[in-house]
Amino acid sequence: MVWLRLDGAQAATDQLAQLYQSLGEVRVIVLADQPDGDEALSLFSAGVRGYCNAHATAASLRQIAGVIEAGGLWIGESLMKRLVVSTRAAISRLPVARLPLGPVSGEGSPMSALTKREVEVARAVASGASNKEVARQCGITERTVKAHVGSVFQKLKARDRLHLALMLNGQRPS
Amino acid sequence: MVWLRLDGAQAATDQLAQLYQSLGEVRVIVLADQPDGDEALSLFSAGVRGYCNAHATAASLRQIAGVIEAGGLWIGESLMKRLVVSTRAAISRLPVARLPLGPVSGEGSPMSALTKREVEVARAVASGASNKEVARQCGITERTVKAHVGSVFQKLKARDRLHLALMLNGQRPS
DNA sequence: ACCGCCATTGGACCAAAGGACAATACCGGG
DNA sequence: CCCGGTATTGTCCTTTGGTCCAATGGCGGT
Repeated sequence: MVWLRLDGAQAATDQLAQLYQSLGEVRVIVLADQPDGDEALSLFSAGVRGYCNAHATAASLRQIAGVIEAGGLWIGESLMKRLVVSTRAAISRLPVARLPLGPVSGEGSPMSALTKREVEVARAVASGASNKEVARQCGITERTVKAHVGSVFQKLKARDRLHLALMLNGQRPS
Repeated sequence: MVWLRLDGAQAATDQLAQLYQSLGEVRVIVLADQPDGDEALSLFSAGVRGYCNAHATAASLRQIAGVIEAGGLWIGESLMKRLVVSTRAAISRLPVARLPLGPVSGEGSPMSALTKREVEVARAVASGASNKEVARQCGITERTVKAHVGSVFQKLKARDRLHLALMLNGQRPS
């Protein structure tokens, strides 16, 4: 694991090339002050293994380090979306099987199934959109967005949009 | 990759044991409707490879699948914190070196360094705490929390607490 | 036809979040 | 000693976020 600081005056990719030359086999994770999709892309094609916000939590960094240690890449959610096209192939190559186990009796819980609209709204909110923005991109009133959001909160037992975001991103609010 | 539905009436661990018996070499990721740390722990000791919210984004799930494919575990931020004690050893075993590269000239950017207090507040906020809660757990006024939060927003160019959360968790808001 | 679920929207209302402008106090360095 | 950065708190005000009660229209199943 290497910690270094890029010289702002020189192209990052050049410095990386230089680094790879002098050190040979290294795995680089770039921590950016102001993450940018395009920068990330060029860095990845320059051989970088991970790219995330410079202010990420220690826990996040450990997690990232773990992933890269295991031979993976860490690209973050948004960039992930931009890369889906090129990676979908690799992902869909995974063998998938479905095993219904038991009569799906359990169910029990408080019926947490979200409707299509609710899922749509929930995802938007979880990615940082305001009610107004969600309203615009869904072509509905902000009032209606609130209705859906509220219903999502109930079903998922989230107390506010931030907790919802944490949940939908594979984490759990404290 | 296996998709199945646990029978609510039977202990999850029992069903897992059964599953492992019938399928042998499988990697299980549990998607919980209401994630719970203790449940997660018992599931992990039962051999589960991943544990996250059942409503996680498709992108998140792909990411998780990737990590597990690479031989890793996916435990999520909060549980991670609970496990730090037991995993710290493994993590600190990673070789670490520091290479100052260049005269740290760049710097340039708009001075993004957060103060200790700001980091403390930012982390709390990013984990889902309200201003009031942060105030309580820091022993300061809610007003002061707002001051710090505001300053963090400026330095990190986050437009609101949700975006801040997304940033601090290794992602990037859309 | 009636019922339940979904999507939609309205209005009112209250709490939380953020921004604007400003003040006080501590601390370390030139 | 004065200056700058940090920490703290204040008030005022605007914008968002969330909840409650209520209503309308569509759709599929009994």
